[in-house]
Amino acid sequence: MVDLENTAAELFARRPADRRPVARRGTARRAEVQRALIHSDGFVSAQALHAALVAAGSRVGLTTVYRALGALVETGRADTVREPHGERLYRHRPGEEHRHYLICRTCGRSEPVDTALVEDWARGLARDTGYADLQHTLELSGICGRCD
Amino acid sequence: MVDLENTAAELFARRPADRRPVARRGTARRAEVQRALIHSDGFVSAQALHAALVAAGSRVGLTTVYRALGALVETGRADTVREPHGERLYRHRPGEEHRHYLICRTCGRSEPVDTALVEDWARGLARDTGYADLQHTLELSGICGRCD
DNA sequence: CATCATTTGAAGACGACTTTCGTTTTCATC
DNA sequence: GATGAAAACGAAAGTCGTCTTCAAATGATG
Repeated sequence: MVDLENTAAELFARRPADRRPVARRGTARRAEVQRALIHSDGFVSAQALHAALVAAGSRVGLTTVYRALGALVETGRADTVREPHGERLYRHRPGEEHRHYLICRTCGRSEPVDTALVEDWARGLARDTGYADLQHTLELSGICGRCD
Repeated sequence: MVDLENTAAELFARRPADRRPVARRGTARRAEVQRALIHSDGFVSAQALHAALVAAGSRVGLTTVYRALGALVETGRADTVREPHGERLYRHRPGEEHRHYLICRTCGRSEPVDTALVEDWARGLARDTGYADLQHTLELSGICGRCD
């Protein structure tokens, strides 16, 4: 009745072709954004971070906050997750490893979770299914003990 | 330096307060959308589904596609995931259980994955951390054997 | 110091999704 | 079959997060 065979395939192919290089220079602005990210505990949105910076007297632009956060994610110094609403949240990553977090839906606090078991399981899955370059994102949320 | 303590908390609190009841009546439009969803294999976006329907001669509106898909998700007859870009993708769910899928990044094909082990692990995590009402989303993607 | 490349930020574009609101359809009840 | 209230419909407009554009500012390099 409806031809849908090709549509699904296209979904993962399209990318805005953003060829602009990122963060070649270490600048005061970027440092400022990174410091703010480190200072904030739990995941924050770009907008919230920007609002906080402005409220604290900075004159950084929202654009720059987006670019700085993007650069941090690209270089592995920040993690990002999607809030159910679709918004992206950022969090500074001290270490280098691939991590997952458990986020409190009430207070926003987050704590890293030991996902070794899941990682193993995913590796086994890649073997079993014959899928190559298997990536996964795992998002956990609940109501933490203090908020419950 | 920056006051961020409260911002994160707000992120999960805001909801548009959409109290409108969903899908009380079986209508031709909803059936049409559901049929299209069933017919398409792999995950599709609301927009792609709408485009396909229109291309096939239907005069269904995008609004209705969104509402119909929302209703299907709410009643458990469809699964939804977020594409990295932020778009929501839908897929018809034959059974009733909570499922996860492994999606091919090239062709969009998806296959259900047995996540019993992960489910158990998540339950254990809820116990260990003291978090209540623990929810999780797991998104798996790779390059399937046929595309590799 | 002159030149050239990169970064910045304001404004506006963009895209997915939702709301609004007047019209149409459904369906339980006559 | 006819009636009518509740629910669904869809076009248009609105919302909201994010990205792009471009002129101006800033920093590096000759």
